[in-house]
Order: sequence, then structure tokens, then C-alpha cells
Amino acid sequence: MKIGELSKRSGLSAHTLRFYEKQGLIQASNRSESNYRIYSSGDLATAKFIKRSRDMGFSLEEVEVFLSIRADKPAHICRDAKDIAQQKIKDVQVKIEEMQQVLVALHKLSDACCGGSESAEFCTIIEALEDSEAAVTALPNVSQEIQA
Amino acid sequence: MKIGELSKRSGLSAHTLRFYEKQGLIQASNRSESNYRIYSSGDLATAKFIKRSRDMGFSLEEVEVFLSIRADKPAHICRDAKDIAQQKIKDVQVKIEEMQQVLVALHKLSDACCGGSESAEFCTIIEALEDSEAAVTALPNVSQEIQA
DNA sequence: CTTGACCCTAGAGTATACTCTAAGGTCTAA
DNA sequence: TTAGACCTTAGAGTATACTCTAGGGTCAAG
Repeated sequence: MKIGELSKRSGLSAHTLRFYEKQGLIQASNRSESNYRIYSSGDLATAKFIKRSRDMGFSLEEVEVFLSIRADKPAHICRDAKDIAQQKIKDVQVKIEEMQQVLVALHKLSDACCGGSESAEFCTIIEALEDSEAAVTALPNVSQEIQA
Repeated sequence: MKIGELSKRSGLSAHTLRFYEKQGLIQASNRSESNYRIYSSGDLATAKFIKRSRDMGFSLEEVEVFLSIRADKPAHICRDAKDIAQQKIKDVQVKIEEMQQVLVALHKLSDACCGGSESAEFCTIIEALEDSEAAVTALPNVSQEIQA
């Protein structure tokens, strides 16, 4: 199949597939005479493997490791894979906890504010952000994780 | 005070303060004869305001809106501020939920694996990522949020 | 033989928020 | 007067993962 079909079947865009190729994650097993990438069903399996790994939150770098384990299983041990998974679990847990703290602070911030069409002269949100003694205390620096 | 002291007192690096200036978030109220930025205590309050907003997860763009409300409160209403806060709450809630789903999937993935020094030939993690019928089902695309 | 859908490459652009560098000027204390 | 800490600017680099563009070739159908 050509890249368009692999794209449809894998859920990865053609652009992304070419990008992954550049990153060394996946190769087309053949090229047509006109230099089109020709993918096998094995390639489709690889593409899906990558997609699933990404959907689980693994970075491309981690996916690369999984791919290398997958490519030569006898050369690797279960711990290789499990270490990555467990580290990812920890990362996700930390981020969830950070975001839950932020959520609590945000609720405090928001709930105190009437949110009406009154002048913002005494808006508690602005006041709380202004005043160090307000709702916001000892928050971790979470900005990145919350931005899309 | 000069930028170094504002940095210490606000918790923002001098680099970041200059960067925020470029973005139009904060200005030094004066310049010394040698062209050093001279900040007032009002500037310190602004810097802290920005820091607190960032720590609550607001983007620089959102902080800009808060700053403009703060700069001219009578011209704004409470809803202006509350809308932003509530939208942020929604965003954070969505991300937390996504990450919790990912966490469940990761646990399934990881728990099934022995993690020992056995060959990865039958590693359940690799198998699960390989096989569409495995643990991983209908996950949202969360990759970004989980990466640092 | 042309239209439209598809494919190719190299490289730039997007998003967000910094973070750092180079090259240089200023200030203070010993 | 000189070392060292501090300040200045413009602009590039970092991180991650795409996403898109320009300019061009290929292919099947009508």
C-alpha cells in the first residue's frame, strides 16, 4: 500500500508518517518505480504500534526503545519495557497530582468571585492574584502541563 | 531596584523578566543613567501577580488579560475574570480525566508484565502495544500533556 | 490530453515559554 | 586599577511533535 492508505489504516497522517521515518521510527519496506513508499502489512503493524504507544503517552524517544525491543525481543528482557512503563506511570501520577492542586486553587479563586456584570473594582480573582496571602499558596510550577 | 533584585524578590529570572517585557506584560518604571531597568515596588507587585497567575496554570495570553483588568478595573466586570478562570478549570479537569484514563491503561500494561530479567520474547507490554485487542482501547490523544 | 488525486523532497513554520549567547558597558570594593 | 558582579541588546537556541509549503513528478479515468 502507498502512504495514503497506510495513513487511513493507521490513523497517522502521511505527513506524520514521513516525519516518523525521518526520526528513524518506521521505514517503508519498498519503493515503487516512481519512488513512492510502498508499505507492507508488517509496516502497518509497526505504524499501529507507534500510534498506540503515543496514545498511551509515551514520547517518540520511548517509542523508539519499544520498537527496538520489539525488533529483537531475545536481546531484551521484560524489565527493559517495564521500567519505561513504570516511569511513565510515575510521571503521569505526579502531573495529575500537580494539576489537582492547581484545580483546588482555581476553584478557590473562581468560587469567591460573583462573575457578574459588576465592575471589577473589587473582583476577588484579581485581588487574590494580587495578594500573596490569598488562596494561592505553595503551588508547584505547573504551567507547561496545563497549556495544551 | 534593579532587575537582579526584582528577580530575587519575585521568583522570576532576570531573563524571564526581560522576556515578559518584550511580550508587553511588565515594564520597568524607570531607567538609570546607565540604562539599567529600575523597578518600583509597584513593579514588584506586578511581577508577583504574573508569577502567581502562571503558577495557577494561566498562559501568558491569559495573564495579559488579567493584567489589563487589573490596570483598569472600573472598565471591566467580574465576569471577564471569572470566565477565564472557569475555562481554565474546565481545561484542567479535562486534562486530568484524560491522564487518569491513560494511567489506567498504563497500569494494565505494566501490571501484566513480570518486569524480570526474562527474555522479552513474550513480554506482555510489547504484545499489548502490538495487538489492537489489548488493554489499550479508545484512548484520547494525550501525548502532549504528558510530555514534560 | 487533461484533470484531479496522489506522491516526492527539503526545509520552514507552529505552538509555548522560556533560556542562553555574544559582545559589550557599569559599578563597587579592595 | 582591576577583579568580579551586575547590567545592556539583539537574536539564536531549546524542548516536543508535528504541520505545512513550495515546487515538482505520477497515475488513472474520461
